[in-house]
Amino acid sequence: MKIATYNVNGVNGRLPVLLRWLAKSRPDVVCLQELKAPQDRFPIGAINDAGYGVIWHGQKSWNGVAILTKGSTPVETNRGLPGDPEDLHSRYIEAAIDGITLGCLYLPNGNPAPGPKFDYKLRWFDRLHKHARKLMKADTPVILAGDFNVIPTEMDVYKPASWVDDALFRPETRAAFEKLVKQGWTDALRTLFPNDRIYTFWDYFRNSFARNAGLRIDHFLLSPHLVAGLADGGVDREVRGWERTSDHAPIWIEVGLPSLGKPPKASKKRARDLRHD
DNA sequence: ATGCCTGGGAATCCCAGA
Repeated sequence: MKIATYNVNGVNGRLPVLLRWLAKSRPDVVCLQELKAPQDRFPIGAINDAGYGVIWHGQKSWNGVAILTKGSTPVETNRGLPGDPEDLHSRYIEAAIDGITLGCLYLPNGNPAPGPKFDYKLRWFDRLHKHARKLMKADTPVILAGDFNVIPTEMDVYKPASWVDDALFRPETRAAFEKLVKQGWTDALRTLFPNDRIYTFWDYFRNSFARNAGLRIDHFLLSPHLVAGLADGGVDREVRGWERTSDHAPIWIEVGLPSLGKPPKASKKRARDLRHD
């Protein structure tokens, strides 16, 4: 099963890019973030026409998350991250898909830090810790996928020194991510490619993509059930070079379902997708 | 220290993103 996650940065504004990528990549499951569309302005017709069922949680102007499944409709298990009824941001949606629980998340950016937005980010992280632990304890395979707005290590940023005070890279943020991972999650792309530079986001400013001045902030976290079946993964970098594109690139993994026996064989595509020169 | 760019929404500028 091929699972992708993509911060689309406006699902209506980027619809041509999204459809072009879906047609080319044909993932079985897709998590989207930053829909930037109210609930009633999600382009459900175009998504259905592309062959996908979908659940989504919209919001006027900002945020918004969706889960797409090819040839079926996801069974929703959560809408909104549990733990704070006052939090109205659309940043989490969860579904049961082929015996897997899939959480699609858009973690708050948190800038400027310190400040109230950074406090919100850390509080959101606390709630994610609690919910993730609960999911981990259930005996169901789990994938947490999305835009975490976390640069996990110095290896995940083109120039660490310029990001030390940023909410994506501050010690509190990295510690919160590490604390989450230590519950037993596997950072799928880093595990597949322990020594590679992997970036998933390039700023619109400063010609960042051409300079490969990127960040790795989109992630897949796998529960232990799924690690043995992790066969491949990559970043669809070319999408970031298209016209009127998002500042993120889609990322994907190929995982075997634990109940369906052997995972698919690793492909030779892997090295090509990650090469930067 | 700030803008560089971009989308959304309201109004032809502001907010937010990372």
